[in-house]
Amino acid sequence: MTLKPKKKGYDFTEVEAKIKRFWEDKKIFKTDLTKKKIYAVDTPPPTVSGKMHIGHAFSYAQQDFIVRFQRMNGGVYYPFGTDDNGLPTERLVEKLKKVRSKNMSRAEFIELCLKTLEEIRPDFIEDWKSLGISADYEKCYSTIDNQSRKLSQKGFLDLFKKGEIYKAEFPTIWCCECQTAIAQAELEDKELPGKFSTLKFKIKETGKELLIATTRPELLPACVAIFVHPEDKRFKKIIGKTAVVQLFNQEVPILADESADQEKGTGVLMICSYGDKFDVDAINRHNLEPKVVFNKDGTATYPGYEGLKLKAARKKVLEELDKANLIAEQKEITHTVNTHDKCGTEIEFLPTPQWFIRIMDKKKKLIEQGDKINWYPKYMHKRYDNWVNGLEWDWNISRNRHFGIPIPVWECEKCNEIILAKESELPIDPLQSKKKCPKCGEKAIPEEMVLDTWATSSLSPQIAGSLVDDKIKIPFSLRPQAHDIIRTWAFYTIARAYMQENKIPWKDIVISGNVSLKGEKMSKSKGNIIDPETLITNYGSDALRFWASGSTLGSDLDYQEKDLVTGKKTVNKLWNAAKFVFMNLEDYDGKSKPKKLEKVDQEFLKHLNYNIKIITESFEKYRYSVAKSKIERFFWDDFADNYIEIVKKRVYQEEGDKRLSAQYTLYKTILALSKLFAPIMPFVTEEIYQTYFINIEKDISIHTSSWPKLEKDSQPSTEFTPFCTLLSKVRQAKSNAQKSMNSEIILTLDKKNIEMLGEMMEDFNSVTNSKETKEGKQFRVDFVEPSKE
RNA sequence: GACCCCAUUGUCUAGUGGUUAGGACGUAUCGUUGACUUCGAUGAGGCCCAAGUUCGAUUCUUGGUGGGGUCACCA
Repeated sequence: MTLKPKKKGYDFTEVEAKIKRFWEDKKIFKTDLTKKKIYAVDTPPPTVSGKMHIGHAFSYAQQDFIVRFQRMNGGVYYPFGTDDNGLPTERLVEKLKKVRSKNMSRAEFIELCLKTLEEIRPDFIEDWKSLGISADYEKCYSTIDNQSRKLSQKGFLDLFKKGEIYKAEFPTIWCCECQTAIAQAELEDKELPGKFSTLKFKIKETGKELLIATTRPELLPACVAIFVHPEDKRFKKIIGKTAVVQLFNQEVPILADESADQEKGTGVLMICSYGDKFDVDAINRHNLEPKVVFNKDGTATYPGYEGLKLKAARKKVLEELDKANLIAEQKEITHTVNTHDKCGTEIEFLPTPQWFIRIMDKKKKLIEQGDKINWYPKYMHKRYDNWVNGLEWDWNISRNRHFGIPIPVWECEKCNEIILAKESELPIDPLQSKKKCPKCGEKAIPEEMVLDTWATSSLSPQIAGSLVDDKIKIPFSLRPQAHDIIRTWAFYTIARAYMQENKIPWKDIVISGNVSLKGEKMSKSKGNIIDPETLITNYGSDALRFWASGSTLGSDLDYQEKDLVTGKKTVNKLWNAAKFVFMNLEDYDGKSKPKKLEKVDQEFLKHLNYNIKIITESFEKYRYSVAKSKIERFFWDDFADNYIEIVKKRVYQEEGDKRLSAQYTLYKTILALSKLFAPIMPFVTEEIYQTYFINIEKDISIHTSSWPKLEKDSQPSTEFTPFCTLLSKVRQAKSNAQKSMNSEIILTLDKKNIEMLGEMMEDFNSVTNSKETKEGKQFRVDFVEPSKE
């Protein structure tokens, strides 16, 4: 018994590790701003926490296809950043360092964050490097580092000076759990069960009963008015009278207001401070005196209920109402409520002093700015417009939290003058620095609030540009991002660029989709998470990227393991094809051209050229999935299964120009193919380049080499496809006869086909192993009987 | 309730005003040729429904149905 020698195939684990090191050692992706055309990318900064997830892998791979393509067509600026000034970072650092941010000064905690980030970032970024994300990791920012704090604070001061930022106290969206104000964009719908109770009120003047339905009975003591519709016949006569909130013995006016819907509930609406944003509006319109009955932490302040949380108060109020026989009707319902997207807590409206950026007066301009940007896919533009049109509040940028970028102002204790930090002081923490009022000389109180994290990440292009001394300015070429943050990151970035520089932040925006599993969104709570690291270990980064390249722009992709298998096979096939080609090019110098190209070779090169054209156009339009499928088909079908088979024997057996013609074509094609595949499968293509091309081609890496050039004549080949169609007819005949593809035949072709083959007849006979080709009316394959035993 | 997206074989998907509607996995039948069994050949199998525009619709329009998303309502 002989042992089968184990064939050494393509070892992606070994190769990818080696190539990754090569790129780092040789600084292949180092920013080079001397190039004429620089394609600048406003890279999304991920939050440094835990590991890269599959959604990251998916969207960063897609960006990287674009970047690598652009790099081969000019120059790129592809920095990297991390977003670290929000709650997730605060929690992570608290956990890792076993501290409480609130027990430290803000400056100290930021210092600790920076130190901690320094420690964990290299490990975190490693996932991105392993995926082959070709960013310049030396051009790296964190949204909490000095430079970001400086730019963020400077942006604040600039807008303040322009009068676009104001501080005001009025009811704003508040999260009692996080104890901070939040922005409209941070709201999330949630279906929650609730009790829908119809309560008995009394009309003071007549003593009659008045029924009002509510889901928020705990706000009864905050009731400041009752609304009925002016046209409502049932209630016309009580307008102007007084209603009594019986449980709390409180009298409120009954007013006519069109916002009361006659159809809803009992047709009578109670206005509380504050149940929802309509209450806010109603109280303002009627100049009512609000009665706030809850603290910032969501505990009640009214007698008998002090210290009770909202929900407990609601329960107790209902019990008391029941005891007093004041509930007319009650049913269990499910209703949608607004919650805070970070913690899922139902939001409240509380009057607190907050900082706002004026955006409500700029809706039209912001829509116009959006129109100046190219959205890919186009329909994502609509989502932006819808969001802007639906805005109802100015952008609240202050957060009542400890960790974050400080708002760089002080307020005079006496005259309320706002004192701004000087630009030379930035970044600054007002809590660490004493100021006096320049007007009255009194002590100034530092602002304690911090900026919302979006107030900083909305400056990501400017921050990224500052890493190269502002040599790259907005508009950047591209913003790649996911669709769930159009209303935040995309919108805020457009708004800031407009307000601060009257520019658009980028020319193009490319929106990526999500990864789903069996049609469901992946999430930790569902436990259907796929870990990209495992995939890289089992299939390789090239395979993972190959999978990511298969989705249409903007649409979600359902994860299927088989796609990774296909990717892995493609990588292997490409490697083997290159190996095979070069086995036959040992005596070829990479330059020599035959005096005359064989017709098949000529047509095949034409076919290649046409494919390059289509593929290039697809990449330019960010249609990488189209590009991928074209490259794949060209490689697998046209090149591997057809062309190589066609010229095999010519290369083995012929000499001189006939052989040289095939060698020339093979070399040109495999080089072009490697380059075409390079954006999508950067590791195997680099390995091929370093193994076979490095001594002939002059570039140090395939990724810094130039994209395949187009011939002037880029028409599709009219002959190659018919050739292949005929070839497949012969194969079909062989298959039907259950013969091997190598079996000898005698071919009968009609006149048209014989003419079509023309000069290519010899190659056609070679690939079909036809001894003789006759002309006849009908296509026919006869087998030269093999002397089978 | 409003708006947006989607509907293609058993599964995941590409694409198109005229195509034998492409691929992957699965499946059936063969084969193995001096790169590759992570291989090759061949076959079976598909455009949600209805109306309209058109010489011609899977593709465009409208409506329906079903799925996904966003916003709003939430007395």
